[in-house]
Amino acid sequence: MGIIVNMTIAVDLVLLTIRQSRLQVLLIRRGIPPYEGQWALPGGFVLPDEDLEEAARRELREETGLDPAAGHLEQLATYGAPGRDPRGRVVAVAYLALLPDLPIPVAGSDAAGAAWRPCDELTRGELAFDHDQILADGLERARAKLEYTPLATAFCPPEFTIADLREVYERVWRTTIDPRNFHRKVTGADGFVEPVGRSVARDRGRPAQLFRRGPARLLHPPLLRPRDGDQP
Amino acid sequence: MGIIVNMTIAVDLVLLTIRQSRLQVLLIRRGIPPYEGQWALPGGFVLPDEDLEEAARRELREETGLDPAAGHLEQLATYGAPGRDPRGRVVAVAYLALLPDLPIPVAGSDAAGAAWRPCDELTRGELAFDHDQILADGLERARAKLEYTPLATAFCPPEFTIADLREVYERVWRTTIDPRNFHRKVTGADGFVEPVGRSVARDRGRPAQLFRRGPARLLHPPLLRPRDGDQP
DNA sequence: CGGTTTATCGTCAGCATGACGAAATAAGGA
DNA sequence: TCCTTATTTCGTCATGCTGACGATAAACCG
Repeated sequence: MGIIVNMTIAVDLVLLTIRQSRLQVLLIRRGIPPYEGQWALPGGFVLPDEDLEEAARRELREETGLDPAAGHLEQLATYGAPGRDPRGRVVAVAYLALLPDLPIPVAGSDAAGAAWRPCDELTRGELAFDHDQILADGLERARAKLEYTPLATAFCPPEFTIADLREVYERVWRTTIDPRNFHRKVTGADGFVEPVGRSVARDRGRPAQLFRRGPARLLHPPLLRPRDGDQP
Repeated sequence: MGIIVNMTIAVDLVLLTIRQSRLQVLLIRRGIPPYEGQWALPGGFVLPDEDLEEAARRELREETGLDPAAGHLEQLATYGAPGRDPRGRVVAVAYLALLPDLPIPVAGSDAAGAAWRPCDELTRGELAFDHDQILADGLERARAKLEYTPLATAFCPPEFTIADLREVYERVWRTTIDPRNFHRKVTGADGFVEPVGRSVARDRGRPAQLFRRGPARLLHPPLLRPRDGDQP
């Protein structure tokens, strides 16, 4: 009953963005053992007087040079299986960030290298530690949150078109969405997006209206992703 | 960069059940400082070779004598603000459990006393540590999960009536639900409940069919709780 | 200018929802 | 026994949301 054990606390980050029309995750190549040379999620240890989210924001800045205010950051889950880190008992609090595709000075300080990798190109077992599982949990969280929150706008710059937003949904959900129905639902949902008033011309086609994110924190009604197979 | 700090890891439990037609949470009265004499969520420290969920299940057994298999247990969130525990840096991984109203031998081993308390009778600031916030987060998680998962059945015994299930929704959501529409939705949702084939007579009224939980893990379509006020 | 591409608006049938009527089936009391 | 009450369960109906898809608008390219 009186046993009190000290463990090491780390934060690991699942940083997602849409780049080149694909959902990508920021990975670093480990420069030191264990798992030297393998890809891993960025992360680091929590400082003595640091809150957990504060540590996550600091790591985000250190790894990407990006202000977390630009996107969205939330706690994902905590992983503490006894054998998950060969160096000892390390409990990792994972955070999930959804970021716009900004020119990020990706240059890991203590990492051999950092790179955006398309999520669907990663094979199971490719990541260090239990980071495969953490990434899978982060992806599922992101897919679910796009249904009933307006967080898809976190992937977009401050001003965006409905087509930009639709691409976010299509890439994260790995589906195609009817542009007309999507336009109707997004502009009809209270507080999801607000028209800026200006338009912007793209490569081809009719120019699109610009929008910014609205004040809503919950989508009503939600945008439900298509479910294919159901219960067995 | 090389600073590695050891911290203490605890699990805290938000144990919810429906008793006497009210949503109640299991609390313990602290027998030792800090917060001596105040109510707190049950919890304890993680053992050296123990997984986090394993620790949560062990604490659940120790505090309630209940087999966690009867209900539902899931990780809620992790709380690690530097000042949250006056004894030092303690990071708490909170778990949420939804339990049926069983005759529980509530007798905390190391606690001065344990009791089920109606959630709506607790005033802010009544709980020790940051347990007010943890409880609030647990309640919100439970309310949200009832919408799009069949987890309401975790509050029920293995065989239950549609009215039993409806009371779960009404107590957790603090609303009233039309019995006819609820019956239609629940029996219409794929894999939510399965008829047992028998009926049971209650105090008054027509006897009700018995059901058991179905194989579905997600509700389609979801049961959306009524939203009153929207965006400010 | 016609062809292509994309944005935006409409239409329509189908499904889910909320509000509510009504029948079925029990217990309890006059 | 018969009536009242309570509760379950089935139906009805108007409304709103959804998916499928037609049609128009507004840019570009040659």
